[in-house]
Amino acid sequence: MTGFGFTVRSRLAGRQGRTGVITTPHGDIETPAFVVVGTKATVKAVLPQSVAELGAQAVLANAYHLFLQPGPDIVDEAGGLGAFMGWAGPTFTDSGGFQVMSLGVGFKKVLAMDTAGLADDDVIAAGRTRLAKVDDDGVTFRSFLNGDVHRFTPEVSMRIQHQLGADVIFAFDECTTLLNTRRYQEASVERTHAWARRCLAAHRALTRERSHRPYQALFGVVQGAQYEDLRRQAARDLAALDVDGQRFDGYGIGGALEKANLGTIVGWVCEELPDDRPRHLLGISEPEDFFAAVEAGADTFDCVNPSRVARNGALYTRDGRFNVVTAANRRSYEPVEAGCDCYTCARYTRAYLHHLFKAKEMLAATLATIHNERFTVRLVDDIRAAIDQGRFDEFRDSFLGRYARR
RNA sequence: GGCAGGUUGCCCGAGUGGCCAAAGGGAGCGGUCUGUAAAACCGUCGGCAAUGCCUACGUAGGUUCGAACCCUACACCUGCCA
Repeated sequence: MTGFGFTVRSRLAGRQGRTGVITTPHGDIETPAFVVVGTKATVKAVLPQSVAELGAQAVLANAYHLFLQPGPDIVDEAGGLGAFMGWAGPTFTDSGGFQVMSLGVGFKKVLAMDTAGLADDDVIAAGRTRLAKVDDDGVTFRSFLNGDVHRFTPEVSMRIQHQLGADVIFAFDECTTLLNTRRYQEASVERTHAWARRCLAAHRALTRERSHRPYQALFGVVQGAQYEDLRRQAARDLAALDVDGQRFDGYGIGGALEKANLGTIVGWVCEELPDDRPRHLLGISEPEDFFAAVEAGADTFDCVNPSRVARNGALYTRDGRFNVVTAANRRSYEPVEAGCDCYTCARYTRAYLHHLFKAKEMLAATLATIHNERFTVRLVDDIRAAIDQGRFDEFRDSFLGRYARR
């Protein structure tokens, strides 16, 4: 009895999309679902109670960030991530694999969702301080907090994530970018696969060692950038991976995704992955991306975008995204989004949010984040309902038609 | 009343003869953000018929080829002494 499982409820005719339920020791997740990001064991600016009220089914934190601060031992002693942060529902942790890129070669637009300007790997890091350096055995990080040097390997990431105690944890992978060369992507996929095997082995041992703790599901991460052969091979290899009977409970799809081909890429991967395990698309949340990815077989998502953008004054509505900080909203005495059922829209006007942002009041971030997360969670909830009711295409067309109109 | 310092663009604040429509901040205006190094970052920021012209560094006048910068007077502000 693992306490973790996944069952498919309904399917999208002729395609790989489906709805279902993920079962975890801390509750169920109806899929497709958007998992709200709380990197440092907090959804920035928002109370856990509000996160629950806006409909979030799960929260995702980050192993690297929590390793640096406050340290996994403290989270462990506190009873695990959920107990520590006051979140009763399911939790996820990312492995630190994204930081291999964001603290290494990463720079603005590195996830660039188009292939324009493919560069050489050496060019990518030019002019930027690298805080992470990859080799075949692991990654050497320099802390952005105090400069301390830390070493992450698949085994280290697994141990940290076990101490953090999230219900779903991810294999330590190397996140690459569209700017890496094909040759680099090939080597990286191989490396990520070798790490996946080590993660499974470490996870197996840790699961036994810590059998008194709730079961943690391990997801392997499929890389391969924009290349069909690499993505399919990576997915196939992870699906087949078995270390002494230990297999992945689910799969993550990560790394460089061309926006225009996002659905296609997710489709390649999902065709190769086992149908009976959940698939999590890492770091994606734009409306058009949800539709494309769900249709192609993705079950869960997480993304910093709704909250980050909210803190910077941009709000999502069915009619597109807009910046409340703009002068046009100064006297706009209407809700952020007419008809929205979130806490913010039920009580406040655009003019008030505009004022809070202009005055640099903390409440601005709180109210804006609540709205954007609600918008995002509800959109995926609506997609799920549409699939269950057999009207996915209709819903997609009407939603995107209106969203992109402005 | 005496002595000293000060007055710069919406605000604060550099600049003490030409490279100054004037550093830097802030405000304003616009934009960006996809497994969070982000309550961050980028652009713009006197006017116009605009490879130039006009207006502008308290006010008025002067020196100079040339002044925000030097001189004179006046106005106001600040500190110290009476």
